[in-house]
Amino acid sequence: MSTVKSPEEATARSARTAKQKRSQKREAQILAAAVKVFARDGIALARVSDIAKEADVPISSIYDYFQTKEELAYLVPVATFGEFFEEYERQCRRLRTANERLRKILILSTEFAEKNPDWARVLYLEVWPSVMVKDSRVRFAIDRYARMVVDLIREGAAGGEWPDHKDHYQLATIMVGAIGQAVITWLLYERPKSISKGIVPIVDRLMQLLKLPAES
Amino acid sequence: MSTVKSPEEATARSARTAKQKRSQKREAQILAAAVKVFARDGIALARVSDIAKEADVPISSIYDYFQTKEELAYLVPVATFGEFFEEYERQCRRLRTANERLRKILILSTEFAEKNPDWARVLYLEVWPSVMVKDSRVRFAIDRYARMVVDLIREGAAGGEWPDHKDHYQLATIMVGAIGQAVITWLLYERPKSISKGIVPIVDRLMQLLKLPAES
Amino acid sequence: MSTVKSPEEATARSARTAKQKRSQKREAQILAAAVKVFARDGIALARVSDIAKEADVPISSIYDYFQTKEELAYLVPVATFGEFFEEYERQCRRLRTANERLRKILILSTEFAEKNPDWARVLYLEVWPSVMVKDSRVRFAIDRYARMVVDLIREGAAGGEWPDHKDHYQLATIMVGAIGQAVITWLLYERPKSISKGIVPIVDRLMQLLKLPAES
Amino acid sequence: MSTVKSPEEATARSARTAKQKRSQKREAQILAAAVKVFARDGIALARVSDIAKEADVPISSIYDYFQTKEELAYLVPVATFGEFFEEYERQCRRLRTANERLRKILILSTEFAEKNPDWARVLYLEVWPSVMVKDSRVRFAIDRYARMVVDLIREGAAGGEWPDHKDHYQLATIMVGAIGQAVITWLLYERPKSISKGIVPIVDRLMQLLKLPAES
DNA sequence: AATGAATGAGTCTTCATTCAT
DNA sequence: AATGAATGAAGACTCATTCAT
Repeated sequence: MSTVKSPEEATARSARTAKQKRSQKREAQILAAAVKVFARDGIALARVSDIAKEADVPISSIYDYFQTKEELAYLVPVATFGEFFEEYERQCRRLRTANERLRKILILSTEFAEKNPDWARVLYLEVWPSVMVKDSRVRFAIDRYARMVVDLIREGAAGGEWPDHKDHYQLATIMVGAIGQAVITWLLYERPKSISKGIVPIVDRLMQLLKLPAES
Repeated sequence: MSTVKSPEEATARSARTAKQKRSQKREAQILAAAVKVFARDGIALARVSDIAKEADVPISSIYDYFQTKEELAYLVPVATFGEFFEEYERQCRRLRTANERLRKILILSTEFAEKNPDWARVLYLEVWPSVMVKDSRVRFAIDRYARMVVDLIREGAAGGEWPDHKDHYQLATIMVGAIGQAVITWLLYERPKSISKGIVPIVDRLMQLLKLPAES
Repeated sequence: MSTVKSPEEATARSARTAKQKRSQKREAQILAAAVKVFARDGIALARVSDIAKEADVPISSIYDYFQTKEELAYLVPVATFGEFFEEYERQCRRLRTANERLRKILILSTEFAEKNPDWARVLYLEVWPSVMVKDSRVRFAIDRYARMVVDLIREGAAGGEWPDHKDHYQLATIMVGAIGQAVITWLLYERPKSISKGIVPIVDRLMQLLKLPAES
Repeated sequence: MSTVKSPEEATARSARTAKQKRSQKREAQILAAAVKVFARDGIALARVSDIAKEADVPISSIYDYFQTKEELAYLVPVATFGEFFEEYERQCRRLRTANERLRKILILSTEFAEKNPDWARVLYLEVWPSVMVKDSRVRFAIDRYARMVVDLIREGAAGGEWPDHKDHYQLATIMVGAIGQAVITWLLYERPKSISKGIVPIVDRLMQLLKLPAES
């Protein structure tokens, strides 16, 4: 079989590739516009037509890439959550203790929110605390996050970094809740100015909590 | 001159009172139906007609008592929040220390959620973390709650029950956030079975946190 | 039969009379409010509730005096039209020639509009040129007005004040139309400042028209 | 380089044109239906759904072409007024004297009303004498019409066709009012059978009026 | 793949009118 | 006669989604 391509084939291929690239770009464009609009108006009140306007594509093109408005709403948090996990993995490599990693994941959460405020709005104010979380993909991402916190608490206990608290979930609830509340406060009241800086003393306290004796 | 009312007056009065009573009953009926429907469908997706059906009143009667669907949505949390504060005040009277009162407000929050799960859904999953909170009345109620926690932390410090942490807000954020997260988890995952019982160890830990030395 | 009334009877009678008076007052109140509101918002867009507010009576009281909103709308022009005719009759008595009377009726039309601008708005901008005029009572009043003009033209011709134009209706159309247009212009553009003064030269011209030879 | 279009371009062009044509047709369809319905029911009582039914398009399509029912109501008279002015310009070309042109515009007004009775109903019975006339586009058209009459009176005076009456507006008011009244009478009472024929003697008289000496 | 146009299902809200007292 | 409350019927408008090209 020849590997030599006829000119027509080559043209077709490159055209196809170009088209695909253009397609991917469009998809990203739409997704970006969706985050923005969802953050601004809330998912329920956001209009597909507004997303189209923001993305500068015709309305019907949105339906070439996404099935429904709801799907778009689900995908928005999932997509960026992926980046969050990647980033965490990367930064984790040089961290040895569970202590360090737990601090990292908590602080990185706020750094990520600060870098992607629109995404944060959608995630923390719309999706997370909503019935939408029922959608398995979103739930999976959020659960994964919570599980990582639980696992890190367990790891630290196993490694003797802190006492072995019976119910890891309790501490995880406090930690995840505190971070969430801090982000929400920042989103709604713009206080503190920088959430990722303001969070440090809170994280410090949470880490102290870990080191208290196991029994209440 | 006699203070005895003429029969006409008495009749008029009692008629008015009767009418008022009926009115108040209707208003309460609608409000109750609204909580239920909002909790089930979410505020944005809830239909006024469903609320009317649930309350067993004609749609237009809803508009005799509330301007718009949105107003109704705002009033739902505000109304029950009022009851929460009343209940707290009542139970507070025999509590002497800030420690006891702080525990009380945190645990009462979950007891209230448990007793009014629909209200809790609307408040924690719809209103609190949403743009809606911008409505001043809702915001006022939520802020009042947060302020009470902050004040109790301050009071305890002033009374020497725990060290004087510089920024009360940090601890308040952790506490309010932890309680919220616990309630949300309960609402969404139905775990633990009883939130007001499950919350106790978490509250214990939070109180421990207070007694740690002030510096981070 | 005794003409002496028992105290009870007298009281009842005077009470009834008082009530009737009050009733009449109310009816007039409502009618006055209706003119105002109809003039402001147009009949179709006017709300019964606004009329009630303007009249400072409860909505349902309006239905004690008038069957429907439409009836109210019909009665408004009819009522004041009655006053117009009375005034015209009174002022007519000392006028001897058809010429004088015709001038009088035309000018009085504008004086009346100027004194009752709300009524004029309703009559000229809402009722007269509308399908509503189909209502027999309104139509009767308007037709009576037009007929009076026709009759006066005929009278003048019979009395030799001007030539006998074959079709009186043509001249009447011009006259009634010109007056109407002048009033409408005044209502909409507030020009001239005083319609009853501004109308004089127009009436002069119209009277000239009468005196032209009958053939076109 | 050739000016011949590639097939794709040609196709695209013709497709677009076809679509545009269809759009224009729809818009005209809706407009025509609107005139009919507004004429029948009056603007305030007309239902968008009836217009849709009459035009045989879905309700929502109406909103693709017009913002609101009100806008539609405004556009109805404006659109046909455009045709009126065009027709007048066309017929005017061979007319030399102001006298002829003034006659033409007055008679054409009634001919137009006779040919478009629905439009006439909307214009003369709904829009012209109403508060709606406040909408600038409608007002502009009506004012343009009135101004043309004034200008023609002025022109004739300048050209010595008749005396120079000080206030052209007075004569214009009489003329415009008389024509309007005649049309309204025709619309409401169907008398005379043919308005454009019946108007001739009235116009004759109005032209006589012009030739009277200037002073009153 | 891209898009302008089309559409149907749906929902809030208004308001004239009636009724119980 | 007076009125606060109740209500049903109706209509404007929106918007996610589909389709023809």
